[in-house]
Amino acid sequence: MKTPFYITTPIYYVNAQPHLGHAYTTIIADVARRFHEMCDQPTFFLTGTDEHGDKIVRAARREKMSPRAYADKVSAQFQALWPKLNIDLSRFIRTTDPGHQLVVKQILQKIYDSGDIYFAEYEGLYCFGCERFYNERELVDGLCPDHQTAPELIREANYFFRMSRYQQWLIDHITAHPDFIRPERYRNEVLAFLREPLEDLCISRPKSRLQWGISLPFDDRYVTYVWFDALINYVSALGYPDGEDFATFWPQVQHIVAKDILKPHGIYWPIMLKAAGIPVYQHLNVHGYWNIDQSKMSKSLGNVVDPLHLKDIYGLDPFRYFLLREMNFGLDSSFSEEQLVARINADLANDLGNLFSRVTAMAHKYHGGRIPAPDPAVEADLKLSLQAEAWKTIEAYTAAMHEFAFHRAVQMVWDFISQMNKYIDVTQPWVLAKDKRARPQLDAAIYNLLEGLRVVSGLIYPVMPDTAASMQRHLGLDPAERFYDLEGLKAWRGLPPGSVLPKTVALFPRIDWPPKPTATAAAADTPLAAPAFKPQISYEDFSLLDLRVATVLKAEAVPKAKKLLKLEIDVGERRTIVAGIAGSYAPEDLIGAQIVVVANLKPAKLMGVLSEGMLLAATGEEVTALATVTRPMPPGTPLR
RNA sequence: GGCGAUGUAGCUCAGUUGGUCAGAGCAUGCGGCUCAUAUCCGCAGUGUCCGGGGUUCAAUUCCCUGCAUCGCCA
Repeated sequence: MKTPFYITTPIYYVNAQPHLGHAYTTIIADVARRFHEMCDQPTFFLTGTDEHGDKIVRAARREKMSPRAYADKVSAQFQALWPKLNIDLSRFIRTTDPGHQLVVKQILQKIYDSGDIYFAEYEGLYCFGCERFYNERELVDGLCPDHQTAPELIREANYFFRMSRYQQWLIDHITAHPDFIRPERYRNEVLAFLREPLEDLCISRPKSRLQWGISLPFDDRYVTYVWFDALINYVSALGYPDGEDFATFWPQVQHIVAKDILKPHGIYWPIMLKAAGIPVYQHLNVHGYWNIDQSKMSKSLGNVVDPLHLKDIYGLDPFRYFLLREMNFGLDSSFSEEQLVARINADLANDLGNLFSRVTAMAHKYHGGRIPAPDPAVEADLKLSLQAEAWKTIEAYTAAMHEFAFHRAVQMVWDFISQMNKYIDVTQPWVLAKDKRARPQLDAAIYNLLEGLRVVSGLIYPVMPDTAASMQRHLGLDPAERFYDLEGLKAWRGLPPGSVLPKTVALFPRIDWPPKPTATAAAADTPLAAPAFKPQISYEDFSLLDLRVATVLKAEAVPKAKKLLKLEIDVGERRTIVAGIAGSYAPEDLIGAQIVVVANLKPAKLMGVLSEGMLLAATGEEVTALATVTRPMPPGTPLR
């Protein structure tokens, strides 16, 4: 059996909804898994959710839910997303799974027994509002920055993991295995960090402060905190210590993380494994961040532009292609709709899609829709074979994929696509088709192009599985036949001459950019009914508005008017304004409220009452909500 | 505040150990083809390789420093 391949994403913390970053990490894991499937290796692909901790307790409280119910809700959102991104998981783990909790306890006990966990007391400045310790630098004038209260000096005892004992071992391991952490920049970062003495890691919280966690097996008064709970999912998911999957897939494991959690995965986790007597992982693959360029996103989806929604507009495969092609693995990249469309048009529609279209169209036109049989002698004499180029492409692609250099792997495929476009230009099949004596040349040219497309269809499978299958069908093959198998792709002349090609298709339609308003509104198919955005204005335009905080002094209904209230306000001076908010606010509820008004709007009479300004409010279908400020401000304070 | 990373053509970025390394794609301009989703092919540019020092016969590439951006930690 070939070497197994086990790939993980971090388990995502359920204090936030899934976003582009989560999607990217999980998509590249899916791509890596599919690639190793091409290599005929057994694969296991794990992702999941991290659900314990005080942040979850607080988020749950805000939504008036139990931590469990809250975690269930957000975890379900993650689980629901992956199939929509064509992500093919082996297992979705949750840190609240009983099996996981058991393994966490087993490993904690094992390390405790071997003496690498100890109990210690310390004191620090604690804010009861935030439920956390602060150090003096974080305080503002000695006060908690959130609560403006003085933190209290309290003593607390906790359990600590003796990481320092393994510092030198880790340095040696990283030095001996140069690609243990990759790309290299992150390896260097970890080594730089390890030049300083490693502090022991606090791994518990007393239950007086936090109950939403896994109890320590050796002290029931505590729960374990963050890293022992979270990182252990990578082994618990396989059924450590005796599970069959653990025996098969560990330690053939590669982790994928974003750069923000380099330290826990590059330092804590290998040391935890070492201390627990478990072999360490093969590679830690670290990627960068997506910076979202709001200015280059169309506003067709309303005011919130969620990159994940773009897959519904432009298609999942193009979306996956863009993420893989655009980000240089390890570095930050920028994301915008404009760039996405540019990639789709240039790479997918013009290069690949048009190549596929022109080749299959010629096969129909010149060969009646049947795959021609090339004469090997003619092929060799006139150097018409694309086999060498295909072979080089597969080699370079494979090497890049093994290194997690996805952008380079994809580029290799597109280099080959470009070679095929040139090949058509040079061989000029439309000229050959006019000359009966050139028939063998034409057969060889079209066959080689079709065969090249077969290779391309296999190579794009990890990134664009649906498109790959579609190309296969249109080459007259059955996608169910593991067409992406790497050995099969290397074997030239995989297409049987004489077989029938289905009607040709346009794989990727070109996209108009910027979008035509009517077209996008229909395509967006979005429940958000926010009105279209107004044209851009300059800051100077904006500064013409005189927006002020005002306090409501008196409020009463305007006689005979259903919606109008007459307000006496203080905007630094006393004024009267009229507002159409009677449907949503009772006059008595507004007394003392702070609102935002346009103070330099030309006065107007409404139902006979002079209004000297206008208040700001969000006007919905049913209700209206007043704009206000989040803390009391003196009346007349300008807004900008 | 400490540690680290990044800063190269209008845009997005390649540049493995210092000496044809000043590049690619997109965008722009011009030319060619017609099989193809007005697609493809060819040609043409533009750059204080972030600023300032230093090492060297020679630095985008090494060292120091400043600025900007990002991440981690505090």
